[in-house]
Amino acid sequence: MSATHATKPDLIAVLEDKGYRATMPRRGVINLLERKHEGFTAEEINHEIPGVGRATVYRTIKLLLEAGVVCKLALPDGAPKYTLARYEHHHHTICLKCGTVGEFRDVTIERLLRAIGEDISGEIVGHRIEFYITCKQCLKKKRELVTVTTAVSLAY
Amino acid sequence: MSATHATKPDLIAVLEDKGYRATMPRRGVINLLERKHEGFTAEEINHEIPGVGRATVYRTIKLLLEAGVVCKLALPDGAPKYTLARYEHHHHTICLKCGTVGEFRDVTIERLLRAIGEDISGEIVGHRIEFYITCKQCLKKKRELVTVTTAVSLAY
DNA sequence: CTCATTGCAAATGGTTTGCATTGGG
DNA sequence: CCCAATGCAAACCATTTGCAATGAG
Repeated sequence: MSATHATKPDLIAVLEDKGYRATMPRRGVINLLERKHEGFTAEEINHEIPGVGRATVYRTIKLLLEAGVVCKLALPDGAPKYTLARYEHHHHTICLKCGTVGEFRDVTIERLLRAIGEDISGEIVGHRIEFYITCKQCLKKKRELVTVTTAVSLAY
Repeated sequence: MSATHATKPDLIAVLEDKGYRATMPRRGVINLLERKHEGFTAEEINHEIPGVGRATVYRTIKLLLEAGVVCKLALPDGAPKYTLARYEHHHHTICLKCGTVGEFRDVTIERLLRAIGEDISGEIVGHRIEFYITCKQCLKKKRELVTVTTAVSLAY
C-alpha cells in the first residue's frame, strides 16, 4: 500500500497493488470515475455502463472506497454520493444546487480537532465534515434563496 | 415557531405549534424518543411500538425532523441514526462501539467555519460535522483497537 | 485447470406512498 | 360531519448477495 499521494493516484495501479485484477469491467468503471470531477452516484455510473452489471459497478466502487481513492459522502438528507479523492486527507464541499463536489483541505481543522478532543469524553476515532455550499457558478446564475428543505445535523 | 430553546423542548407542544395534532400514536412515538438519550433508528422505534404502524412512526419522526427537534445523522457508512436535539445548534459524537450519540457544542467551530468560508469558492449554506468516538464506557470495557471497517470521508 | 470475477435475478434494508378506514375536533 | 391522521400492503431506491457461468493467469 503506497503511503502518500499528493495528487490523483492511478486507480488501476491501486487495484493491482491490493492484489485485485484490473479487469475490463473494472477498467470501464474506473474510466468513468476518472472523468467525474464533480462527484457521482453509484446508480449514475451503473446507467452509463450498460455493458457492465450493476453488482460489478457497486463492487468496484467499494473496492476503491476501501483503497481510499474514492470517498463516500452524504448529502444533507443522507443520500450517498461518491467522489474521487485527490488529497490524502480532506473534506468536501457540495453545492446543493448543482451537486458539484469539491475537495478542501485545511490544516486549521486538524488543529481544531485536536483541541476539541479534550472536550469530548472519549477517544476520537474519526470524523465527518461536509460543507454544503452554493458554488460560484450557481451564485452567478441566479440570486434566489437557497432553501435546505430536508433536515438537520445541518447548521447555518 | 419558538425561536430559541436552550433545553429540551416539549415535543408535543412543538407539534401543536406547527398545527399538527398530538394524536395517540404520535404521543407514543414521542414518549419513546424522549427516553432515548443515546440516539435511535427509525426501525428501532417501529419495533418498540407494536401498536403503531411503521408509516406513522416514520411520518412522526419526519415531522419532528422538520420541526428541528430531532436530528438525522449519519454513521461512517452512511446509515441513518436519529437523536433528540437538546441544543439549538450543535454537532454530534457517535460512539462506534456502543452507538451512543452525544451532543456537543463548540463556539470555536463556528468561528472556524467563518474563517474557512473565505477559502471556499462559493457560499456556505450548511455543514455537517460528526465525530466518531470510542466513549469512556467503551474505553473502559475493553482495550482493543477500534477498527473503522467501512469507509471514508472519514479521517483520523 | 482453477480461482477470481462477472452478470443476473432475487433478497435486503430503510423509507415512502396509495388508499380505504378511522377518529378528533 | 369532515378532514387530518392511521394502518396496511405494496412500491421504491440504493445496495448486497447467491449462484452458476466465465475468463484470465
